[in-house]
Amino acid sequence: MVEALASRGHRVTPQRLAILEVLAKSEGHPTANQILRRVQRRFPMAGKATVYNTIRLLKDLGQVLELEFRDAANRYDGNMPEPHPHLVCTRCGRIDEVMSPSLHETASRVADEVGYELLSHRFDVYGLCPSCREELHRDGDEVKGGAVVR
Amino acid sequence: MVEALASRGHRVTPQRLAILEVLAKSEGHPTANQILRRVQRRFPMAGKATVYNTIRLLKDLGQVLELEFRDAANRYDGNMPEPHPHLVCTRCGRIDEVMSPSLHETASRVADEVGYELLSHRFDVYGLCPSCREELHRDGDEVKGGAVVR
DNA sequence: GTCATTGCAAAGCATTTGCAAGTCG
DNA sequence: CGACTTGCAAATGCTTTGCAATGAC
Repeated sequence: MVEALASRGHRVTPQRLAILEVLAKSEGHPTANQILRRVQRRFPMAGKATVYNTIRLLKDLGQVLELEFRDAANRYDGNMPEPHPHLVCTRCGRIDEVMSPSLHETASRVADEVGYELLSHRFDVYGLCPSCREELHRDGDEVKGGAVVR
Repeated sequence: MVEALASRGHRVTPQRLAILEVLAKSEGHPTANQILRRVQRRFPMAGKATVYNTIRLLKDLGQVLELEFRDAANRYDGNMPEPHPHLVCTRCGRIDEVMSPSLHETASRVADEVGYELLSHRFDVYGLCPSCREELHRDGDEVKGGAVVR
């Protein structure tokens, strides 16, 4: 990742290094704010613009996958930059992921069908994660039919 | 659609009727603003809050599919409320769609795999629509490698 | 007549931008 | 040194919210 920056003539500043580390070590899919807070543990003066700048840079270099959400902060994945299915819990916001070698092929087929030149794709599955399912069952039945997808 | 409203005790106001019509007649996938402007052709005083309120209502009733975008306005589909693949042109914003009976099944399988209870899903393919492909080819070669997915 | 709905304006929020000060190469 | 980066603050743009006035049932 550092190489991807340096080899294209981008400076490797301490702040950028910190951001790279957070992205590389994150198990989940951190938001820009979460990244900022972790970076600030080492660089208390770090500003959000720097985080956003660096993320955009990495995105453009294909080193980071961005998951956009309108009503929540975007989430970033630095471990699997190639598009893959994500499971998003509509109750707690947790995000899981799965492999799917055939997804790209499917996207490619869909694009061909309508004459598009494929650039990227995204497959999100919204639902209740295992923990939330359990909680809802424990809390009673009146909730059962009320789940709302937003 | 009108039934879906009335039968659940929601009032059928003239403004709502106008919004329903726009959604039902739209070929493409209008934004909230486009809906507002068309509604204002008949109700010049209509406010955006009304459009957003009505859209949310229809969304919750399962009559409208919402496509969220962070860096662009959300788009709405009143003709095929069931999730289906969308093709989004990264250059001009045009949106096309295709059928895919197997998509729901795929989502279901992915959800099961990780223990999620499936609620909804979304499959977007980003690329260059036929018109934009042609334009780019006409304009010369220097653009070829420069397409950026945002 | 009531209460959901409307329309206007103001608020919210993640992200972007402007710009002076700082620093990597 | 010079150009790229940083960090702060202000701006953006879509969507939501507050609230008095209105009108559907």
